[in-house]
Amino acid sequence: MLSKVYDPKPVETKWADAWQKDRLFIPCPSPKRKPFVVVIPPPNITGALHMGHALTYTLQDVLVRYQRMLGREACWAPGTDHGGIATQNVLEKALKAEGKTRADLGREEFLKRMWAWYKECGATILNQLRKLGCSLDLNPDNVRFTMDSKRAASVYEAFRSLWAKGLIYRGARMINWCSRCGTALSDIEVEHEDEKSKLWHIRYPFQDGSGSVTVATTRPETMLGDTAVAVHPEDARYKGMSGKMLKLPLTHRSIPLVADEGVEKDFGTGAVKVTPAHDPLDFEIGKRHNLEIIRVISFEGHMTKICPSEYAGLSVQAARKRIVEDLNTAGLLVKEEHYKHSVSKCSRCNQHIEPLVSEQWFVKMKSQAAPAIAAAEKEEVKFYPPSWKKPFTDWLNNIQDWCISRQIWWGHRIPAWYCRKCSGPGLKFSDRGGLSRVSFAQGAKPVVSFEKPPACPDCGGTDLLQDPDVLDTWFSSALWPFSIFGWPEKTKDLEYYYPASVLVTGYEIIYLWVARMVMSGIEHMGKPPFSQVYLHGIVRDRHGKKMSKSLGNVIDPLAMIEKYGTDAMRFSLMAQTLGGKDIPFSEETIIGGRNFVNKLYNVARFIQMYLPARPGPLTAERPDELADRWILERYAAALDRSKAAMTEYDLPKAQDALYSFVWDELCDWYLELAKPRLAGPDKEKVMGLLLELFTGSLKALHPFIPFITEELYANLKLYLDKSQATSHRSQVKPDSGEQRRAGYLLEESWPAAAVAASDASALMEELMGVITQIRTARAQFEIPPGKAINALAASNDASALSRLKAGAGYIKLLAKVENFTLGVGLVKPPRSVSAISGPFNIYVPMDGAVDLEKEKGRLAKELERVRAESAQCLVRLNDPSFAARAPAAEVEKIKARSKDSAGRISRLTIILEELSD
RNA sequence: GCGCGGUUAGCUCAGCGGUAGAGCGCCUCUCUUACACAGAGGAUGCCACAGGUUCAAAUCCUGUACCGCGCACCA
Repeated sequence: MLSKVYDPKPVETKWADAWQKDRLFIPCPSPKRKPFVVVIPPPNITGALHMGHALTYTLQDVLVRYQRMLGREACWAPGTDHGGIATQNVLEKALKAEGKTRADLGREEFLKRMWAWYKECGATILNQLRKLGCSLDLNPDNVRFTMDSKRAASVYEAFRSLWAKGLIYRGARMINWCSRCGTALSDIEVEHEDEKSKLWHIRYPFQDGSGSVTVATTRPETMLGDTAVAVHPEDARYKGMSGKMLKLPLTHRSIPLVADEGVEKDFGTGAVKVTPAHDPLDFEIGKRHNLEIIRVISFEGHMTKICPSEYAGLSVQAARKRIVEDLNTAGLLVKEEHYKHSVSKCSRCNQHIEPLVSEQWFVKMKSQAAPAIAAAEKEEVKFYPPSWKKPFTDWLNNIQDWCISRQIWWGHRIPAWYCRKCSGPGLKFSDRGGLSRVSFAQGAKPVVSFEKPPACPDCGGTDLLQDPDVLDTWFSSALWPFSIFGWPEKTKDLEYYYPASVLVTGYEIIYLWVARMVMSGIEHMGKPPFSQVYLHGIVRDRHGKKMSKSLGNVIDPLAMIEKYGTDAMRFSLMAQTLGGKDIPFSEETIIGGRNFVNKLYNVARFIQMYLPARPGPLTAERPDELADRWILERYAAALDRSKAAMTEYDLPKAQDALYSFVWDELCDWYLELAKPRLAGPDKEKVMGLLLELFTGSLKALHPFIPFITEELYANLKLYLDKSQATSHRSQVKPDSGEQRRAGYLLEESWPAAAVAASDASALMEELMGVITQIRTARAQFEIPPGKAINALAASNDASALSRLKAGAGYIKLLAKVENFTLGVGLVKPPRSVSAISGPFNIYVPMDGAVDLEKEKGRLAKELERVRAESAQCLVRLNDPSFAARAPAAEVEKIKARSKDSAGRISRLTIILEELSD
């Protein structure tokens, strides 16, 4: 006998290995079948998978397995992402622990270590995906990496093509600089956070001694780089002053007062200091007024040498403190106010971002955004939930050029080369404090080439240097939907599988990734990379807080798998991914999943008890009792509901329909009714139906909980008629010589059941109501479940009574009734408990005396309930406008309910009166 | 500042126009040979607030409050 409790671990390991070994997930293009393609969001190789990965990959696996069972050629190609800054930070952290920096190692050695890390971490991640049950073929020949040679070719081609079209350029612009990561960032990699700070009011005196102008700033240290003070041209307070010179405090420079529309009259003093090198707005003002750009903050986050010597070299924080003190001493600090404002932080390391002017590579986005917006508007790319369409198009409508160069080492190096000779002495690479920057002579033009060009096309010089920067990691991610199929090579896969069916990912990367894929798909492939985008939420802790190490609320999916099994975790994740909302997750929700998996295991155990020793198909003849007809109807309904929910990406609903069918109907009712029949003449027919329904449920549940279903099916399928096992692929995919196990559940068809409507449900529900009433009476008077009782049912409705008579067997069985008497006008026996169900009065005689007060209380409460119901009906029926305006069916329904409750009231009243006598 | 969500049982959430639901937790009874990771039964809700639309509102509309989350160059 098998253990009573299911142990998932050996089972899950066994099947995960078998699926991989038999290479069941390797897609094979076939003109006969429509592909179903899911583009995997490649996990960054930054470490182990977290709960968010578990969610997104489970979701995708459910869709892929489901579509595979519907007969589509499912393609879900695995891969990992090099993850740029995030991954480089992992290694830098490790180096720091060794007391080293990346500069100590040098670029070449550092990259060697990064590749070693990729090998280790990449393998770990793939193994974790296998444990998650993902139906990905993880054989090395099928796994992609954003930095492998094929993807490098894709990246180069995309760069070359954009460059050739003039969509890539290099120039000095205001960018976001993270001095901790040592690199520029794009706008979306910057997060904004409210921070308490101060607003300092500083007086700038006029050079001619005619008073002063007071400016307000949150960043006093940048004043050393001020090259103007700006006011609004129509600000009366500063009328006629524009063009006058001001003395810049703490320096020996003087700067002009300029008038600019960009200044907000009503803010602060109406005068703003202008630091073109360190503020985006100031940069714009500077351009309009041709102001000098003085960079006073270095890439390392220190005050530069241009600053007066007492400040040069100080950190930004130290300089701020010192400057405020000095201004105060000089009597130029007018006031200090408490102030809350939003500051920019690096999304990778949470350090303050320094806006500064720097030469970087950019992609022009406006022209690429336009067709992407159109695709969303026309729903060629459709969002689930649809509410994401607006944020998507809004962002694209306001898109800025994309800064794609990063001053790190890990990534695709920018394929641009510079001729030393042509560029002149201005071309030089510098390496300061671990940062590589390059500066160029005016007009130096790079040559775009994947490999080092043999000679400079202009002067024939052979001393060419490659740009030291690498591309933003999202540059390669943006190409993923087609680079995974080998683009720019025109492969068969690319032709068959592009565009994908659906992209599933978290909403937090809708701009970072989704929008860019849509744009580059249209740009390079001529059409959007997928037609549907399913955006899910973020896994949070049970109270909705983001999981973070510092809060200590992180749940490790691998630990949960270890403890409860993958199926249990998948089940509980899928139960909660509704409507793209964030998912509150806690360990206890997994227990629900585990319990269900255990339930299935025990149903199988039950069935196996009655299975003949020698495997072989059971009879296909169906039993035809009420319960049989009823359960078939319920089964068909559950499959329908589940299927309908799947097409709407409502996975919780799809899963729940099957869950409640199995637990609440198949187990709680049908199985119990089947028990005695399994010892009778109907045995084989009942077993046949039970097996059909249960294996069908396993099939339908397989996408959600692949392991337990595969396991149980493997044991039961030997008893199934061959017509019930229908694989899509066995015939399309001939054995490649190797011995391959056949008959996997995952290759079966998703079940179908067509059942004609009948009265079975209504009849069954009537019986269930009576059974529940008797059970309730038993429970209220604490009759032990094992103890048999007698019961009587009385009614004036003869046809109802005959229905009940037909179902008496079920009542006796499920309510544990020994003698069940029924008839018209039966008299309530002394010392009995009463109940009402539909048209029936039910009496349950007790052994001893009945606690009259308890019984009266119980019935009085029921009476009160029915009276309320009746009153509610009457209110509506007495309202003439209800009859006039409500649909006829509704009026009929209420009339029937009213009549029914009136009858119950009188019957209850009589019973209560008799009790009081 | 603009935008988007949320507010329903102790907790986490479904329901989105016709008698308030699930899971977990709680209480009672049962270890009855599928399952105590179970079975049977039970308690628990002014469905955030205020107006409106409707024969009928948790459900639609309009406001308000509180809580989240995006986007945004007001120094």
